[in-house]
Amino acid sequence: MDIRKRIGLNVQRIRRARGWSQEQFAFESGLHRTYISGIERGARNPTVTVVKDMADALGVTPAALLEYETASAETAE
Amino acid sequence: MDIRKRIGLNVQRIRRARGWSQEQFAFESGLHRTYISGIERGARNPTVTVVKDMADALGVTPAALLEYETASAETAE
DNA sequence: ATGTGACTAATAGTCCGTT
DNA sequence: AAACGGACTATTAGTCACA
Repeated sequence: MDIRKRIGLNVQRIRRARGWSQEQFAFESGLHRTYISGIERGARNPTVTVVKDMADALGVTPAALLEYETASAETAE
Repeated sequence: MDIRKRIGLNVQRIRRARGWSQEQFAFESGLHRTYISGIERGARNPTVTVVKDMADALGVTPAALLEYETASAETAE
């Protein structure tokens, strides 16, 4: 599991738990809508300041976005 | 506490716990010596893949490098 | 409401040094 | 052993038009 994909999954899971669309989350985090899209798909390799911005908007710690307990499947590493 | 400084402190603490110099750590992680220096000083804004590389070399999770429990002082946020 | 390719400005990351 | 600087290339940040 690539760390970019892991972050993408974590962001998407928490964003959906907030009931937000990517556009709403983009507004909350101050990032661009298409950039969020790229992150959730694991297509981007964000810097830690971007991780911090997203974590702040989602109300979680930056570390939480890097963790691997998606509760569900985490077979491959 | 800026997230870059937090990472720098975490990296430095764990690296020293391993008994490694910056040069040794640079070799182990495959990153450049001067770059490690900049990261530990909080002067750099690494990408998540670099965080992963450092975490792997140090034998910790990437999330561990972003956490704020340095056990000691963590007054300012 | 989201995925994607392409694009420019900024900066990540390397390599040469000196202190 | 480590901080720091300058210059350099590769890659990211951030945005857009469009599917």
